[in-house]
Amino acid sequence: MDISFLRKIHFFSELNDDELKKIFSVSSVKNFSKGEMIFFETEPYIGFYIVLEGGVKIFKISKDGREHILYFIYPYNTFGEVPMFEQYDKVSKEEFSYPANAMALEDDTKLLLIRSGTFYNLLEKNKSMSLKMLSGFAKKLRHLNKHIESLTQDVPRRLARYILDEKKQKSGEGKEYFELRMSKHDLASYIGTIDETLSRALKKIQDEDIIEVNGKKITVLDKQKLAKLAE
Amino acid sequence: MDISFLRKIHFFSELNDDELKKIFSVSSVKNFSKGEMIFFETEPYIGFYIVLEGGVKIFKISKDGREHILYFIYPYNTFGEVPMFEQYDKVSKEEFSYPANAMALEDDTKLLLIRSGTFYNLLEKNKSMSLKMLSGFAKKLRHLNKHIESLTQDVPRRLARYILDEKKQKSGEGKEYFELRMSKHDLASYIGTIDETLSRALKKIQDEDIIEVNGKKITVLDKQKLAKLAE
DNA sequence: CGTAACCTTGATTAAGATCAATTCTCGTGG
DNA sequence: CCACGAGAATTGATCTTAATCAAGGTTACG
Repeated sequence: MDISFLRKIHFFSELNDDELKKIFSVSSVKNFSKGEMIFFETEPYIGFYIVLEGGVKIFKISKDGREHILYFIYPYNTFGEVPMFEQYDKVSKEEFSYPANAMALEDDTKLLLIRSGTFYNLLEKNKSMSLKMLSGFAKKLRHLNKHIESLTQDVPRRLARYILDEKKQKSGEGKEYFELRMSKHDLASYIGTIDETLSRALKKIQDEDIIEVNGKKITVLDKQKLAKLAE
Repeated sequence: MDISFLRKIHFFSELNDDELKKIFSVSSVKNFSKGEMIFFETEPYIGFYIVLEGGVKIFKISKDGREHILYFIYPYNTFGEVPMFEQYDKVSKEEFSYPANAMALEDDTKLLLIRSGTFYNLLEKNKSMSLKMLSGFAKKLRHLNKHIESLTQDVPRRLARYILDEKKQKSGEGKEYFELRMSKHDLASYIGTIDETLSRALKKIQDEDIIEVNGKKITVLDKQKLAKLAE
């Protein structure tokens, strides 16, 4: 079996075939269907996941039952790594748990589970791997910083930022439009608002001929104006 | 000179005397007065800082001139490490810059500057250090996650959370009160609101006999109620 | 083609930002 | 030691944004 796809995962990129085989042999591939829970907050920690296909949302539920999405994770990215490293320097072997909930966004979402124990050994042996992980964490930190900054802006601005970011990521594919990878409900939750407000915000910037919305398809008509709106 | 205080810095804790000396010899101690800028966003990256005395705020300025505080940093904690690791796996040697602004909060704020070049060598040699750094990043990530979650709550709730967190950190000192380490303006900016709203929120929970405010001194009168307010 | 999930629209309400004064605090110089 | 003045904090009145409540409309899929 060809497992070289594992090299698409950032911090495995420099491992040799034997090391990849070893990782693959101790990790497990799991399939999830749309809406299926991968783990719950407070559930005991067993390891972190890598998305191979599909998508995942990471979210919290506040006591009044509201959902707040922290991240969307797509292929070759990881989630649930934080407790693994918090654990590392703890003297006491207290139980660690997942800090948030994770749910599959699509049918046939395929994940690789890397169990904590097996991963520590790898880290010990591959100096480059911890640097790669550091770089991954740095990216997440930068992303969260942006997100926090964004949450103090008003909704149309937050939305404009999101669209610009998505557009940037999908650019180079020669397309003038992109498809939302999640439901509008999930997008609303991610930008920190509710369905109705998102709907109105989308309508507003559509009425100003800045974007065109067609179901999940969003076409940017005027990038200048959009950038100005996002500031 | 005794430089064993460096071991209070989390990821230096397991280094031996020689290694500490080496770090100290290549890093520089800098003093800042209240309000003085340490670096500006977009300024070229030279390395990261460790707070030895005093305090620092990390913030962004939005185009309308509003300030948004992302973190407060106090002794033995680091800031500005993110670009160092983003750089690490970049092939092109493009210029890196600080992702936000940093300002000293107090007079005689003392910082240790660790330049990127010198630090890479250390990382190469000390496997344990990158694990420690990973653990530090993990803590920051968890902190930011909480902060994001918090920003979708209303102001009294955000404030209650902040006070509980501060109280927790200062507990064990036998005190029933604690002192705000920053101006109310900075606190307002940190919890994502403005001075007036913070003032009213403080008054509100004071009127409910949950806390007592006296300048920068905050006494928690009813921890139960406060926790309930924070959820 | 029917039903549930998803999305949009309208009317109303509530939270917090804005604008405009005061009041408080504290360091400095007379 | 007191008076002044600047920055910090508070208070009140008003306005804006977005959440809430309540229907409808659309879409996808069995």
